[in-house]
Amino acid sequence: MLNNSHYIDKLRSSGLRPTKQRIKICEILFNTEKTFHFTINDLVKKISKATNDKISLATVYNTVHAFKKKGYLKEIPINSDQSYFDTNTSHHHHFYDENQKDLIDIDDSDVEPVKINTRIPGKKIKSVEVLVKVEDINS
Amino acid sequence: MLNNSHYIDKLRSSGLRPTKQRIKICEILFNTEKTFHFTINDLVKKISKATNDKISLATVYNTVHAFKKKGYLKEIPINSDQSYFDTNTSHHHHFYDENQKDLIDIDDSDVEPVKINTRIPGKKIKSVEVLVKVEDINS
DNA sequence: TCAATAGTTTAGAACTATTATAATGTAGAA
DNA sequence: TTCTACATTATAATAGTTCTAAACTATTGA
Ligand SMILES: [Mn+2]
Ligand SMILES: [Mn+2]
Ligand SMILES: [Zn+2]
Ligand SMILES: [Zn+2]
Repeated sequence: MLNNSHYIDKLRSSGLRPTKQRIKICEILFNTEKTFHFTINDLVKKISKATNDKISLATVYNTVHAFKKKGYLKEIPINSDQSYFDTNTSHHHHFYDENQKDLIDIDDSDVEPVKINTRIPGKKIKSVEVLVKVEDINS
Repeated sequence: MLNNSHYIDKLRSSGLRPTKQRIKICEILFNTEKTFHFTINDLVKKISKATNDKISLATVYNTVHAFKKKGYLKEIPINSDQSYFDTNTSHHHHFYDENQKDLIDIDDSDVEPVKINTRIPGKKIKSVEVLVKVEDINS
């Protein structure tokens, strides 16, 4: 609503036209102190609450994928019925609570550096991510 | 075909009736020196090649889930359009080749022990898995 | 300023992995 | 052998995601 010029610049400099749908999604994803994890369905709900102008589901998917491609979002590797995305694009790791089906950040400083002593010829490492699955103690 | 008594015992002692479908799937999954990764679709293809008796898709899903529940298979956390399973149930990690969409084991001894210096109250750790995404060097 | 153009949004259909259903079949117990 | 709980099966249903193609719009440059 207020200070969108930042998002407009960011989008334009990424080669993405600053449409009102993209700006709205930027507000929802990035206008917050804390980063968070979300599914497409979560985001659709947030959009509904935040505005009366509907954004089509296809546009939500398109935008999330565009933002991921530009590095403004990360996708979290997890087996689930839906994809999880992360507004925290810094290097960090996750707990996955299998009871609550909830993701919780693990700060990079809380994980000893992961050292991989083997490589694959002709391939370069894109990311190294630790997933810690947790469950209720009485399970 | 030959020495199925081992699988029959294993199934029976797990509380699973040793049906011919389950025995056949055991042969395909466990009659090999090397462990491997597979999708449900991969397994269906292997079954087609291995036998003329068809096994229904529902049974393949049911069996894989039953074996996973009993700890004879692991599911690998990865974002993909389909689930990946692993006949290697020991503690190890993975490369995921994003070009070939291929999983490669990383022996536990090739990864420095992953130390997590934070916990979630009321939760216990079920697994700690490292996923190393790789891609072609010229990407 | 204002068409031309390339990029974007959209509703809805299509796709596809997975799960549910409910009828039929079968292993194991008695 | 008979009974029953468990298992298999074909098929339908579900649901997340992607595709399509028509309508719309931000940007460019004449
Ligand atoms: Mn899935
Ligand atoms: Mn998926
Ligand atoms: Zn995160
Ligand atoms: Zn493996």
